[in-house]
Amino acid sequence: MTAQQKPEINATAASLLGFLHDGPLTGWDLVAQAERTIGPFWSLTKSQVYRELALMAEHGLVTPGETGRRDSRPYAITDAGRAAFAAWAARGPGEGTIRLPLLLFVTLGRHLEPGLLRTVLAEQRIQQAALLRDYLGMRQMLDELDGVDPHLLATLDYGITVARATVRWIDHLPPEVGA
Amino acid sequence: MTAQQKPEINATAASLLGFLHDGPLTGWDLVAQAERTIGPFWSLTKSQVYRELALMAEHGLVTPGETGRRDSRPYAITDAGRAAFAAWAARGPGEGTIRLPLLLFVTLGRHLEPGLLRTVLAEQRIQQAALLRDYLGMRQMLDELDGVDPHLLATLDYGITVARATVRWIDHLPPEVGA
DNA sequence: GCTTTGACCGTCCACATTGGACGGTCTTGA
DNA sequence: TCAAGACCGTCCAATGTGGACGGTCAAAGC
Repeated sequence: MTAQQKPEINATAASLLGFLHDGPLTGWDLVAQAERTIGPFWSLTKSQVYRELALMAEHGLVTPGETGRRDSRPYAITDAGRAAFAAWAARGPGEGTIRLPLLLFVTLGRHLEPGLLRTVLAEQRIQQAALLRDYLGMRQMLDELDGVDPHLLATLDYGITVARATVRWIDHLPPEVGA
Repeated sequence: MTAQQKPEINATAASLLGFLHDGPLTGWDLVAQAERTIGPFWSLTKSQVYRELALMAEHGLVTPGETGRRDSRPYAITDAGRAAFAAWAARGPGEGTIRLPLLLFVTLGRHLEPGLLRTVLAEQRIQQAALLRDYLGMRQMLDELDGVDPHLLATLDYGITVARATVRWIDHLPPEVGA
């Protein structure tokens, strides 16, 4: 028996396999699903999704179904796919990636035209507060529903926590920097 | 007079120009500088830095100095570079990018082997708490120094705020998800 | 009935970003 | 004197982003 190749899938592929556990989805659906559930904390772009789906199909981790309306092609997870997902999960989540131009602005504040940083921070405060309101509204709505996966609520709560922390951070900035 | 090309630099190039406002630096120095000042919130990798430096040199935004020890080549910002930086800053910070495998884990918790998510969260709690302690220690140290740029403290405070929020978030997770 | 709008669905490409392998130079201390 | 390790840069494969492009279908308005 030949040694079975374990393709060592990447996190993007793994996330797709994760979503496919609930049933076949098209690439388009997967993007939408990710957007709805983890939104800002795990971006999936079309290009990436279709590329990984094609690759995974080659490796037998997913199988394309029949083409439906508008060329839509649903992919279903296979047993090999489930195994690959479990293997990925067992390796644990790796380091994340964060790139916040806002923080870059703050750090380089010394070299910005006077007042610019102040303006930017004020705008950000508004944005973050609006985001927080959105999250809170969503939370309210989901609370009134039954059978909502607590994992989704936990993710949403992370968004709430961080948005709130960000607003507070801006509010407590010393006068030389912020207000 | 020919229309002067405004190269429309990207955020990575802009951050390099920002750091160069304080004087010439080598690519290596720039990576270290970014690591020290914005650390986790604005990653700069060697490949990216050397590539952008070469490009910016072509466009006259920076000028290489004389090669020193170990092939080190310091770059100095030019007037055109300062102008390009100011133009970038005037456009404001764009959207950030965040990709947190931990949140992916939480979101997909339903499909993980029982107990795995719990383990992962416990590990993360330890990590984040350690990170928080590091930040707090740094903050302490900087507070005892004179003439520390308040912008750097503000960035550090963001780290503290978020780390603290993350720890609290883990602590308040419902039993089905976390503890 | 006809058309227009816009949601749906995928392909493709240029560019940005990451991580690490590789090769070399100089300093320090065992 | 030599080994380890910090310093410095090049290069490449893999990954990720954003948007242009082209097509299909359903619904709403005329």
